[in-house]
Amino acid sequence: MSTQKRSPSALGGVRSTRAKRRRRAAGTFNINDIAEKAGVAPATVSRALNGYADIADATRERILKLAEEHNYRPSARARQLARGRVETVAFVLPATTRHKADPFLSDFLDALASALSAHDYDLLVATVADGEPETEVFRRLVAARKCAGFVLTNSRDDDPRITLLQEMKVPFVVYGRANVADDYAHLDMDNAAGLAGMVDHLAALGHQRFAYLDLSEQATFARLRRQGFDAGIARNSVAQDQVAYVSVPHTSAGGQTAVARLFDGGDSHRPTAVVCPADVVAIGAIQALSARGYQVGRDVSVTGYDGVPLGAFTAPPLTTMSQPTAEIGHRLIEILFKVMNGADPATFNAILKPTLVRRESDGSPTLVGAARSHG
Amino acid sequence: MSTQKRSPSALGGVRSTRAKRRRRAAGTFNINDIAEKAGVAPATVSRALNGYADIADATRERILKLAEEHNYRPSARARQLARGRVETVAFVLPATTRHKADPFLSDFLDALASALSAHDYDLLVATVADGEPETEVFRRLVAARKCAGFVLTNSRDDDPRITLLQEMKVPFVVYGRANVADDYAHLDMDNAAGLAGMVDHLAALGHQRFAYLDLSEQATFARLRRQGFDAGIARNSVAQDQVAYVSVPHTSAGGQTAVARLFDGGDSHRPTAVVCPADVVAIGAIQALSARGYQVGRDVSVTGYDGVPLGAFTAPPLTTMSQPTAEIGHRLIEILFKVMNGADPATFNAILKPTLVRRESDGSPTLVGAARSHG
DNA sequence: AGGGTTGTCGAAACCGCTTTCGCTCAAAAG
DNA sequence: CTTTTGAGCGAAAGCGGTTTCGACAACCCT
Repeated sequence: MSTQKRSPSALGGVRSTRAKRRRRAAGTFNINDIAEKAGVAPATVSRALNGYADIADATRERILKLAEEHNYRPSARARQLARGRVETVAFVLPATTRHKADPFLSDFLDALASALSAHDYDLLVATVADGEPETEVFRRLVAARKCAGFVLTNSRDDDPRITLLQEMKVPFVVYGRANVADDYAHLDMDNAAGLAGMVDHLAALGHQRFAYLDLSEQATFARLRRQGFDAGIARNSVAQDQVAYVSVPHTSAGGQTAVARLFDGGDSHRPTAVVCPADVVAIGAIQALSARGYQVGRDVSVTGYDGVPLGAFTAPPLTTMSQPTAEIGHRLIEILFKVMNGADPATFNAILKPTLVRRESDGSPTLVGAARSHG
Repeated sequence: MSTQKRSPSALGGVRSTRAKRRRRAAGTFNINDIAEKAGVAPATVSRALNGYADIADATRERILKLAEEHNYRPSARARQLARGRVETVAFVLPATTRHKADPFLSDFLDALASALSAHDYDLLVATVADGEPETEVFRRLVAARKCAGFVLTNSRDDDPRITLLQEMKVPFVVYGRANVADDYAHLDMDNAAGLAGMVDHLAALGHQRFAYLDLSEQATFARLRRQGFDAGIARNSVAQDQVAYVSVPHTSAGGQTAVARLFDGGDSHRPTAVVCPADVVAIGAIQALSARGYQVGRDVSVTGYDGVPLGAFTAPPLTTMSQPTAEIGHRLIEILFKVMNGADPATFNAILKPTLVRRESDGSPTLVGAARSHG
């Protein structure tokens, strides 16, 4: 029933006369061609190209020149097969961010790919098919030996990908922390410090009434940012009843509805600073506030987190915490290589501090009450 | 001088007693293991897994079950080597967009990867190293037989990548058109129709005084958009002296400086519609206009092009032409497969029409002159 | 019963490369 | 002048698969 191909013997009497010939790739040279032209054995070409010492200088140069002339490079597939290695690292586009137009991805992938290519490794990008469990992709890639390691982002609490990869004993490195034990290699931004720092900044400006647009997302970073915010509130001695929390989805619309909830009710206790744990949310908040006649940065302060490029071009430009995307990518790969070389993953847990990018969406709250320019 | 490795014989008298043993990957199964467990020859396993008809149903099922149990899949590298194929397509991150935070990339790559995986192909993402000529990357990838084809974006007039790939006879498909002869497979948005359509839209709203922020970029799409704009102006019988052209870089800052040039001079002949051939530029323009007290969408109309996600969250939200990123990705791959299977590249030249996404940055110009709400 | 089919499978060659091992021969040593 | 040595290279065995081809039963038909 499931038989699809017939062995050629059943295809009729096409008995070709040319006996042994096999297919050979057309335009490209292989090691035998080079060897023949150089008048040496293939093994010699291989060793010459790989820098073995037992090749006479004259021979080596002849071979190198020939390879150069014909733009010859050993087939990556054949080489890796022979060496029993797989010089590829995979990045599976997180299913959760699908159709979310991640503006960091381009820089991030650029960084991953360039860091990898410094080691002569390649970057494989895969996706999760609709309806397929995310872990299946990892299973497939590993079983077909398509990669030697993985880079993960968007780690969640109790991330099944982490469990699976540990169980399969495949090297990987995570950007961000999941909630499980710290026994895997990871690199993270100090989300908590970032948000606490933002509160410091706003408190120094004089703010005493805050709103925090808590991400309803089930992600570790969301929890940590919230914790950082709380810590900032505490260490700046802001009264607890001066802080409003609104839970929002991780979208611009989230920022807008939060503003509606916070500012459309009674006038009392409106926050002077709206702290958003994500730029997209902040952008929505700014828009909703502007629409209500507030001049953001003067009447109300709004801050973001992430440093998305377009934050520089909102009106007003967004004050935020930014993360060095390219550096993160490079460091992840460095860590991954150490793990692939046998280092204990649990020893890698670097934390990078984000930096405050002050633009114009924040300011001193002294003018509050002078709001509503028109509308 | 360049000798780095010594052949082990020179390493001293470590003469190991275990004679023939070679390295074998540790945890994973190979076809021989499965064959052994099934009590058949490796060739039988291979044919069973590949759906050949000359395998007894009982045998096939036994093998399939075993493979399933051990999560066995043939090594992609070995298989492709044996078959003489390379089931990988490469996408080289365009050096020109580096650090530009392309928000479309995530959806685009997602589409490419998922379309490819439907054919059991992989997506390889590479970058151009600093200072390296872009074509070198393609040369390398081809020479090392790391991919069977390429997807190109950001095509430029007289694109050297296209010339090179044609010359090397490597299949590829281009998103966008370059200026050279149409003898390669490509897919493009109808940039001209898009901009002409935008002019139609604005003219229908009543606009008669236009500004066009022409992209100073040397890209084909920039030229085509300009042409489309001109065509729209002509077919809507707008007087030529009612149209101002400003050449700007493809950035938000470009939009801002253009507005300064257009609106900071004498009051006469200010445009009622500012047509931008890119959303980023439009966003800069909106910001500059807002800063000058104009209410965009009422006092002045601003339109973009591209459909960047954040355009929905500017203040006001941006009216633009949007392109179906995911569909583009899928169709590119379909075309590429046809080309890889021998179809004539020149026969592929599909054009997709963009669709108008009307938001709030445009409107009827009736209120012009009532501008400057404050400032 | 004998010869021709079929249906199943295994042996072997090969894909393009790496690496071990041992051979050869000239130079150095005795 | 022999022996040792070591530099330089080739033969061959793999890596993990695929595919051709032929072998060998078991079946079918006179």
